[in-house]
Amino acid sequence: MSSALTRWNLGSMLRAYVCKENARDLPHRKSPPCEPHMRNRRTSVTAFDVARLAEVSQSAVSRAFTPGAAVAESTRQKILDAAKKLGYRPNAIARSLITKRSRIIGVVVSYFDNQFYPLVLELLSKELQLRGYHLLLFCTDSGDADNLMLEILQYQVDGIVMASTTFSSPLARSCSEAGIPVVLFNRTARNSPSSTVASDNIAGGRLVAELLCATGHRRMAFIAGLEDTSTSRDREQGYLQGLAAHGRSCYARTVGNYHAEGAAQAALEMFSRRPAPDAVFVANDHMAIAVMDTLRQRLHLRVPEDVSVVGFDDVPQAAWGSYDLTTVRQPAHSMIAATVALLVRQIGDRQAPPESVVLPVELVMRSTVRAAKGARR
Amino acid sequence: MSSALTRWNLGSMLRAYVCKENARDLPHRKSPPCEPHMRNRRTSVTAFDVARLAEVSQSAVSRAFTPGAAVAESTRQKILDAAKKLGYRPNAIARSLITKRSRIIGVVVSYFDNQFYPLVLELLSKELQLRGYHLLLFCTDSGDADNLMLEILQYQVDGIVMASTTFSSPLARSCSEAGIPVVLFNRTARNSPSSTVASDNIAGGRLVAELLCATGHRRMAFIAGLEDTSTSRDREQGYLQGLAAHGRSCYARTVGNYHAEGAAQAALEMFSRRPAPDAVFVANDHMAIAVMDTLRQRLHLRVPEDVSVVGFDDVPQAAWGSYDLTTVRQPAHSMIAATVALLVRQIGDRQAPPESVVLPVELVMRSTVRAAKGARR
DNA sequence: AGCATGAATGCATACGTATGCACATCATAC
DNA sequence: GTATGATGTGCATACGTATGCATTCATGCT
Repeated sequence: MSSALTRWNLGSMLRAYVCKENARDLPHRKSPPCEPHMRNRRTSVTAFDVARLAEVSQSAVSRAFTPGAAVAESTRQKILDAAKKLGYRPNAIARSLITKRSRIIGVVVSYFDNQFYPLVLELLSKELQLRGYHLLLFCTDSGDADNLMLEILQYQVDGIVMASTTFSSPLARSCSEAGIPVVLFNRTARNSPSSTVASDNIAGGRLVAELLCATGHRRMAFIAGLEDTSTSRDREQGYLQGLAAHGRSCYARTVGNYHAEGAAQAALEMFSRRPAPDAVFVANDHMAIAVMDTLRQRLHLRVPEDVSVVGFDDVPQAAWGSYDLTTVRQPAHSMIAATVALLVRQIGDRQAPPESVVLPVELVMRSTVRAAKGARR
Repeated sequence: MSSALTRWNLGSMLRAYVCKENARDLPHRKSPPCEPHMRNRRTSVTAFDVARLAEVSQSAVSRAFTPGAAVAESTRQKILDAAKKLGYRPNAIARSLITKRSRIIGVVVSYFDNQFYPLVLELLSKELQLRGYHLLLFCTDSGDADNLMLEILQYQVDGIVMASTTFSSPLARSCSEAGIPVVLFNRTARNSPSSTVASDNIAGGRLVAELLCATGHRRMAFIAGLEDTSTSRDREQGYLQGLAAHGRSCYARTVGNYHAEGAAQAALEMFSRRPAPDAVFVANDHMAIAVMDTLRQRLHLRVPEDVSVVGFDDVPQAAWGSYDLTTVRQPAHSMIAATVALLVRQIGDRQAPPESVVLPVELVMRSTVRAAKGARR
């Protein structure tokens, strides 16, 4: 009989353990399989229970479930068998308390209307899962931002991804100061203590300008997203640069605030001007789609014959038959991969400096930009 | 001087506390504000630190942060001040360990292509947050289902929402057996030990049948989702019932498996038959949109002049100008409210029996069903 | 005055796991 | 045969909080 087992019969151990084990033994013995009141008993099988059955110590059980720990293969098997028999799974909460690693990543998003975010969330979830992390989700329409952050921090998350359009910077700073790695997703920020991951929005804007110039458009407009987001600003900046490089300037500009209704309104406003633009670059696909609907149905314009439309993101809907939107593709997969890689690195080494990753974009040619006229080019 | 404070000077306390406090004191005293290596020190301010500053015991601190606990308002303020000064926030992990309540709800979804799920997730997140719960997200394309469930259980979630089209039932059962409340979202299941929340899919199907009959359609078809989901089956069943009530039967049936490509294929297949259907009910909006695009662009049919289309869900895109899809609205808000209410009740009282909630649907008339011909009706 | 009552508070312990340390065992090399 | 690791194991403790219990004190009532 191993010393581990005798321990349960001796009287010389810590009182704590005695109490626990006694308390647990009684219901076990008394009530057979499944009386109704048993459901109240939060059925947690602990490492001690497994240890007793496998005739080893609790430490051994812990080690059997810790990859790379020192356990003989034979005992490991004995323990795993016992664990399976009892339906034991290590308690991640208790583990976190001691290791100070929760393996939870807090993710903040603001809205899902823009399909880019569900897409990102799905990829992020899978990527994190692959790396053994889990995703605690927070949705917010700004407002309670500070409060929210405190809630996140209470859960001792190992890291945070901010994929929210609003706030970000000030809050991100307070997190970084709390010593928790933060990645700002899909935005850039000067002097931020957090890492950022974004696509090359400026280059994307420039690509659009070049496309529109090359296809002989004359009155090129822009519909902005939220004015205080880096995405909208950068896309616009690149667009203006690109136009300037061809000796052109932006013919008209309105603001859609990254919302469908705002975009529809912005389109109406923009196209009340005469002569109307013959091309419009919209700061994201979500708005571009609303713009197309407005152009066609409210203004009875044809796309691309009367007006060309270009979006940004390449969300799934951009490829839908009714839109077939020419757009700039953000490399969602790479962006997520970079985000997780950054997080993991900073979690492993808190000295690691924040980093800003910018990933290349790609023009996706569909059918909302009219071909170059014979006359020009 | 309170006895709480003297405690730190006396030598008669548990060694554990002494060690902890000593270990923590040293770096505090030695290094001023912000040397780089300090970032390594996982800056967790504990209840003991606050207690010392406020000159009370750790218990008092705990109570100050526990609503409804017995603390004098004066000491509570003293503690909250000290806590703010130190930037203290209770450690939710440690709290969970002792209360056996993590206030975390595990949520399983399979895919976000169908915009109904992002929508649901957003509502669910907000509703849970309102009730003081948090959302641990798991995305899965079936496959690793069992493994996934084990991961969820490790985190001692207080409850689980399954909004995944695949698996569900068998896994849900194993959870219920583990004593954790489970709500199956958007599906029904006979003899399930879990609660379910769904809309009245059968009534919805019937409504569609009645609409199509009333508007004088003759060849009414159905495109199914995934064959093994209750949603698709129930919608079909209601539809058939409704048709039968008007002495009609289903003219054609294909399967789209709830995917856009599957739906497009199903439409092509269905409309190769002559005479072609003059109305098609598609098991959800996501597919209905793909069907509309296929009808219009591949088959050059007009909607609704040549063929009427009806969907199910009323996702945001159904209202987009290019589709303006007539559909059956699922009451997402009520469904979420019911889901959370069920969970909370079962968490509070584990004796509470599982319950099945079915919520009423509503026909949303838009423009993809042609009006009744003068001849009929 | 005397006693019962209730409110605040501190003490001790429990939650379930990981891990440093000491120890035991066993194989290898001398 | 002892010395030297290498390996496996158990013991004790720590993580940060919540809570039953005992204690103290102030208050109210008779």
